[in-house]
Amino acid sequence: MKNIKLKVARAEKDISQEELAKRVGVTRQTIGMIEAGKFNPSLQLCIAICKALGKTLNDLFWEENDNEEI
Amino acid sequence: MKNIKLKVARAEKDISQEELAKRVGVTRQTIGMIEAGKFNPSLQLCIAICKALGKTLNDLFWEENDNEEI
DNA sequence: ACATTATGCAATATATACTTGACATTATAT
DNA sequence: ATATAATGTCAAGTATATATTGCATAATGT
Repeated sequence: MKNIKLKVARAEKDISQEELAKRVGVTRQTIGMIEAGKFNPSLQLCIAICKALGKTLNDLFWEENDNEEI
Repeated sequence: MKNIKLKVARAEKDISQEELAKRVGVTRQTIGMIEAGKFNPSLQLCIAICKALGKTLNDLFWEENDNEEI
């Protein structure tokens, strides 16, 4: 599914996909596809993105949905 | 680097690498290499491991080290 | 209206996660 | 001493993340 949290975190920092891509060492397309939910990034890339945006893995990549008690 | 937190979380649940591997749908070798720090798992695999062990991404895969102020 | 920046979306190519199968080591149990 | 379970590791194969290039479009600025 789409990663809205990432898109929002990037908007908060006011940086483009291209700028974020440069900072974490991947291409613009890779960032675009992660935001679009088109694939499954590696852990190290997720960590690099989090650090670039001042967030944690749970902030950007953890869904609290189906593993919570009601 | 080695993922000691994962090894500990697995020990707390008292399940083998093989049992965890079966629950998350990968092979025993994959779990072994993640614990040994030999590679860079995908996000979806990390999430599956966390759910199988009742932990979050930050619990098992986030290092607070170099992004902290002194 | 035109230029520029940001984003979306393909096709093909390459690097690497992950599998499979096999063998070795360690620990525990009988 | 022997059997079994858990783990480490290696080589070869397959699947997929990521790169590269290119084109299209929307938004913003001049």
